[in-house]
Amino acid sequence: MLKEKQLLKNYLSEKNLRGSSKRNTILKIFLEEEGHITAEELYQKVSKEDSSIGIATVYRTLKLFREAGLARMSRFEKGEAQYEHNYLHSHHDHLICMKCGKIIEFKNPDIEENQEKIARKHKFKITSHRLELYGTCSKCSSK
Amino acid sequence: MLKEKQLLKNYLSEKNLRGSSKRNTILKIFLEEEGHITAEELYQKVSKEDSSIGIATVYRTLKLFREAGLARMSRFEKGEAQYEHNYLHSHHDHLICMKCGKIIEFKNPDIEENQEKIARKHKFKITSHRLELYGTCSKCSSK
DNA sequence: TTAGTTGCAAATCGTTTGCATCAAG
DNA sequence: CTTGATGCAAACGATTTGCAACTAA
Repeated sequence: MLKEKQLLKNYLSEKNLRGSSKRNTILKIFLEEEGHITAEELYQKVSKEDSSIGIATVYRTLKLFREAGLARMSRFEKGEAQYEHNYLHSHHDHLICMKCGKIIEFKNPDIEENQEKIARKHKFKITSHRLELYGTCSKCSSK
Repeated sequence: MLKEKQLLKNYLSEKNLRGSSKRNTILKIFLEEEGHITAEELYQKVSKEDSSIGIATVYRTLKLFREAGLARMSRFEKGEAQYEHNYLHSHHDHLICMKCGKIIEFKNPDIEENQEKIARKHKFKITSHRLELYGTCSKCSSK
């Protein structure tokens, strides 16, 4: 079974919650997503598969996914939250083009190491982080 | 004249906008703030000095400050935006305690250098960035 | 005198919630 | 059966906006 399905199942039984076909549909479509998706966008895609699913359920389900540890939420400059999962897709940071909105993902172990150093210095225990670099991508800067 | 006042003045004349005593009041109180402040919090403080200033003006003025380059906006996990200025207080990153909400600021040139490296690799032109480390501070982890 | 500025309230946008109904176990 | 899951619409909190009155230049 997919690790994410297992995570969800575990969380549900731990909290004495129930599974449902709607949750399965939302999970399936969420995992198909490569990058970031907003609740609204996910709702649109989910609707095509099962039009009886309301947006409130999408929000409630994304919250559940986060609690179960299979989704992460971030907010960039804009107001709405963006969600992403870890399936085939572990932690990374973001380069964000302010002109076209393109998001490039990257990893950098050197930066992570420096973060640890800083945390030690401030006696801080890091559980997560986010690093976002804003600017213009190659396409947009050549225009 | 304070650099920030100059920045604002320049921006106003460049865009053919006007100054006003309300804008001056808001700027003065905003610059007295050491760290981050929300629009609502700023509005509360501003009201004490001039109760005729409405919250819409605070929002409009913060937007103006950002455009003029003297304020920055971020959103942490929560929904509302936080504003900060550069007066006595240039760029830095944040350590955020998830338990008590404490925010510690830090700088790290090594990380900045690595960011440049990443940008070059992706042919990206960085204009700004944000790095936030989430976790628990020393006080909260010893509780 | 001519725009830009402002307060107020209404509108908006993303998100959450109360409630009655439905369905999983 | 019992209790959690869900749709719907109303409620919400942060932010924006239309409009008429106000004010800087």
